[in-house]
Amino acid sequence: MATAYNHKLIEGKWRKNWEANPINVEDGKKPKYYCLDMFPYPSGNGLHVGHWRGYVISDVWSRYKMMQGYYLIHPMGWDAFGLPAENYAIQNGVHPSVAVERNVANFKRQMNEIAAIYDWDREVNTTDPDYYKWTQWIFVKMFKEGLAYEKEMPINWCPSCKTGLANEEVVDGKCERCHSEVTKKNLRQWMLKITAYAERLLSDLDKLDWPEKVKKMQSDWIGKSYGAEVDFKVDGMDESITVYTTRPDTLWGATFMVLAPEHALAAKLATDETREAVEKYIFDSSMKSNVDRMQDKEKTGVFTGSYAINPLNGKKTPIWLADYVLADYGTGAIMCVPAHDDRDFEFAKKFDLPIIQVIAKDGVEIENMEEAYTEAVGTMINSGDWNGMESSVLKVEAPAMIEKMGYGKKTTNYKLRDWVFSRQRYWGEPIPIIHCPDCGAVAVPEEQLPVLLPDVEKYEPTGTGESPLAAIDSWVNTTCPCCGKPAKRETNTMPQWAGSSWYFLRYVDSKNPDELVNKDKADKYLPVDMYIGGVEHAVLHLLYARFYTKFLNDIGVVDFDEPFTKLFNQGMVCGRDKETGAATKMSKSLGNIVSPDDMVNDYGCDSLRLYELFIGPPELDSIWDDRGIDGVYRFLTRFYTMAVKNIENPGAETPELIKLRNRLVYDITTRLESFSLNTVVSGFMEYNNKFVDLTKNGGVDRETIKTLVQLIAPFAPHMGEELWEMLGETGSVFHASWPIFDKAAMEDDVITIPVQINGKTKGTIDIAKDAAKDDVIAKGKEAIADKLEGLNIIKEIYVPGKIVNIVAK
RNA sequence: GCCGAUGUGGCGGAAUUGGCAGACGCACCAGACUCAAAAUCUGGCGGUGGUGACAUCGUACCGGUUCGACUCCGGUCAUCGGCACCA
Repeated sequence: MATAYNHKLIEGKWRKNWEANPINVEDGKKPKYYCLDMFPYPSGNGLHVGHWRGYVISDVWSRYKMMQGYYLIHPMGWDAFGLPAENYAIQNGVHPSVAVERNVANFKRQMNEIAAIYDWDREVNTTDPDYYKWTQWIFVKMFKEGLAYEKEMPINWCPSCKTGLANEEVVDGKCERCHSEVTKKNLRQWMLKITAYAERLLSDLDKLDWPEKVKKMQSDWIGKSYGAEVDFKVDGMDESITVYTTRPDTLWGATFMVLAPEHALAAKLATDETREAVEKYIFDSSMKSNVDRMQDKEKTGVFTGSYAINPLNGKKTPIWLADYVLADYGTGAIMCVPAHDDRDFEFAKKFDLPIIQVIAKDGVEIENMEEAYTEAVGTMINSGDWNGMESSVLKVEAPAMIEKMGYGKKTTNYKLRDWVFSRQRYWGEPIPIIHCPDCGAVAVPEEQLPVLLPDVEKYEPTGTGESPLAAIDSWVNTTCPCCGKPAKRETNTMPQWAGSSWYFLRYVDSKNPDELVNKDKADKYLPVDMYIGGVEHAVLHLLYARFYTKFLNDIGVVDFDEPFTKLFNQGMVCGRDKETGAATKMSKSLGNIVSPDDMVNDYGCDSLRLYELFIGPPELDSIWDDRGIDGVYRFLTRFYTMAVKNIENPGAETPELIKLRNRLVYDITTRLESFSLNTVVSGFMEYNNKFVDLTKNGGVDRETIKTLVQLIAPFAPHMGEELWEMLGETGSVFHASWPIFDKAAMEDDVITIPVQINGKTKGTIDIAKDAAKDDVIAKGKEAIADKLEGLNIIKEIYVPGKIVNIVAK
């Protein structure tokens, strides 16, 4: 006799069963499917319902793929280096690994509640020396290829905490922790030459099945532009200044030039009269943080006293310094065309510099210009030989023309900068470099990796801008691998992004002591077919991972150059602000974090899984509402009761049921394929209502129930297995193949269509699906005859199988 | 400022991509069962008018295309996200 749905009993039973008989096993014949979750930072707060959402989505997809006959790679691991564990260590004096270990245990416990098919044999942890050995190995390879280099450069510096800060740690120009004003400090940094891959990172976006939004963010970040470098001679000096411009068509309109204060010639251009002001400006700029520089919208600048000569017309133009010109983009110098550039216009207005229009908008020169005309559309004027040309054409042709004239060259530029790769922190991978007074920076030999992160007494930054590692003499002092003389270890550590830039490779061979990944395994299991995670990593992590993969491809470690074939970004689950009721990110400080633990206990894993999907379209943000889960719980209860009744007492397989079954498979499959997971759940509910009705009127046949159980299994796996067993089927439901549908079997012979007058529905008619147009229209008119009375029929429309519309007055 | 997304009942959201707007669910209301409550089941549930089968308005706003528009086009507003002096 059927018992009521008891989620605890059913879920407990199948959890044990899966443990004893794993369902995802490789048989050497099945093709692989690699479905990856972005691995989490194991924070002390544990998982909340927002994390669950992404993991449920990926598990549903994984189980679906499994039922389609794939061997699954569906691993999980820990991105465990990072500041929270370090700060915890500073406050409590315990090693960060202690907090990590505890948090990982809690995460694992919570993840087991999801019932996702994670293969824990593949587990990785970025803080494990066996793992970061290879993070360091990649760095050594990059160093040897010239892609990792040292550079003295200004970074954000907090004078109170006496430490360097990452950009993310600077909020409104102030230190996130102590709120003092952040300045700049020159520090030696390790850099990765990601710019060497700019073009490939940009053009290969085309071959990715990723959300357009993410591709656009990456392409904007890389920021390729086309233009020309133009050489201007400095009047009366044996120097020339090269500027970069994307608008060489406006070259005749250049009325001044501006250099970044950091430009190599900046001080040299000063005359006796201007020297004091110029030096002061350069000094002041150096004291300003990047943040201040970006926030000061009001333009500042100083005239150097020197002039540059426009190569096209020989005109002398004054050279200024201004911090709105960036030193590290293009050549650090620009030609200024105030008539056709907003910033130059503003600068010219402020310092009373001449404005010459060279593009006539609609063929007419603008009188009393109040803002720059920035579009490259119009006829060239005041431009010598170029007069009369179309700006849009000239813009494209000018770079080559200028190059031909010998005044410069055609070129492209990228906004992408090299990656500042060193951190003055403890809890990260030591950079495997040894500094020798004679040999310079030398890589630690590969056979000596990993360079272990040593224990320290204090985790705090030292105050000199060095990491706490610098205080351990016994660790720092070593010998040069090249010449054997005394040398010192690099004490900077890597950023958190290092370990996460390649972890997806390690999963397929996570315990290999000799190689980053075995070549055969890489060929067999990689790349990742589906990558699921939040959109917050759209640029940084995903760009770094692509860069690493391309590099590892270049040195022959892997055979592919893009790591993630398909990407899906799930929306964030928001909580409500307790006072305003507005949707906000779930956070500890707002006290609106919803933990899944109680929900699993009260409603069960299957209910929570369904609710996570039902809450809204998976790609959009949604607001968590505890009450809604009652609805899916009621559905599962009704579904279970309905299924059990029909298993015990099946109905006959009627034509109606065959039709319904085929439609069910069609609806669920197409919705699942298009990732419309919220409508999959509502679809199950809708069909279930029909089946509940049918159960009271003759019952549902066994084949239909069986199909239903297979379909629901990826979503509610415990329920799926339980009913599968009740059906008397052997083995796991996940080894049964995904049901298929027959489109012909779905169609009705008689269909109901609306009849409209002037586009407004006035009634419906039942017609044969292949009925002739005239018959349908006649029948339609008959059905609404009373409403057509007194009207003149102008036109009669029948869209086969869809609608009848009578146009009448 | 630039780029992108979104805007549908009290709420979360559907709409086969131009064809019956509001599926499915939450909340709410009424009824059944119960001594009673919970659970469960049945029915109702966009606004306005009418006792009523019905009429009429309605998908942020204004306009357009179409026999027909939540859907397409032009413009406006609001909310959210990304970039932000990249020459």
